[in-house]
Amino acid sequence: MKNNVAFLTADVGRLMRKRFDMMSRRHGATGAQWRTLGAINRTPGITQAALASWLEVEAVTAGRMVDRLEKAGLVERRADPADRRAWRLYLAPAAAPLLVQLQACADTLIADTLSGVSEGEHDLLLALLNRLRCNLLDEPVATSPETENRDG
Amino acid sequence: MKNNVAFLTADVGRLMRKRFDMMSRRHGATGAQWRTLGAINRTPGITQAALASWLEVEAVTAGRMVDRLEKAGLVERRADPADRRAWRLYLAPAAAPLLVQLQACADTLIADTLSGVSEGEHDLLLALLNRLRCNLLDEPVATSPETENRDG
DNA sequence: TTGACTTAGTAAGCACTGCTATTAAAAGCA
DNA sequence: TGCTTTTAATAGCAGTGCTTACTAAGTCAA
Repeated sequence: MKNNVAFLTADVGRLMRKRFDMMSRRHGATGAQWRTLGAINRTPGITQAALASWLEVEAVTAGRMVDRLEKAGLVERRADPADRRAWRLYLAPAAAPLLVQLQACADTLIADTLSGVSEGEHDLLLALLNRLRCNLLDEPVATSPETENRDG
Repeated sequence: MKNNVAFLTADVGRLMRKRFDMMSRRHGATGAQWRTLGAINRTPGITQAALASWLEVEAVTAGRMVDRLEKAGLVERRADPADRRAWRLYLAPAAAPLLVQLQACADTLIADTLSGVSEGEHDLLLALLNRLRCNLLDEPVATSPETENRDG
């Protein structure tokens, strides 16, 4: 019952989220928020639709995440001069130091989680999870886990 | 950014949940509900606290899940004769056929997700995820992925 | 017996995610 | 130009999960 890949991935994902949120709470941000900030940091001026695509969530989800981040003063929405439907997203100044702190939380979390797992096992785990992810997205499997070619 | 174990497990877990819910919607149940029904089916008369422990979620989460399942006519709460604080949980008759249908959904989902993954890789993946789960729960690593010794 | 502690469960509120439906605007086509 | 389709974003509703705070009840020691 417990040992199928669906329950195990859901469990590990949930437990990592819980632990990250516990660690990062004093910084006032969650794991999903960190990930969103990272995506905007990576591509300043990204639209919500492209952000949703990069995060692989629905547009509604991305939009509401931006709502919360904007309310927290971490993200700015600026009108797109060429498309009056769209927003362009930029990090607010307060986001930069936060990103550094959250990265430290993430490093600690991942180290704790991977305790007792060899480097080879870690690589294999990432490769397998990446293949599952591609299967679920109906995408061709990326050639290596390091591949990062989805610019929204 | 995308290829760390935290994001990948969260993604795979979320995508599996989404796909399961899509498949099982016509049966009127979700993945988490199926898991809960399975736990009650496995241990009829379980209390909510034990259920939460077995599902490895908080008592609040388990309680609200039982709320929904009771409202849907799938689970019965019966008073515990020995402890007036506690409820004993039992499956309602309507749950039995549902469990069969949801198992079929899960089988399809897992087969789709593991497409292109060998049996050996699958076993390794389960073992690694199980180790990560134990790390996150601060538990000793179970001796094998088949271990199932948590009876709440 | 009484008081302190623990345990079972609920209530309120928030974060994240999804679905469906809707609005506004861009894009494509005749 | 005008019509249809597509796209960007939002609104409302619901499921899952957590924290904090609370009530009720069981347990255990003085």
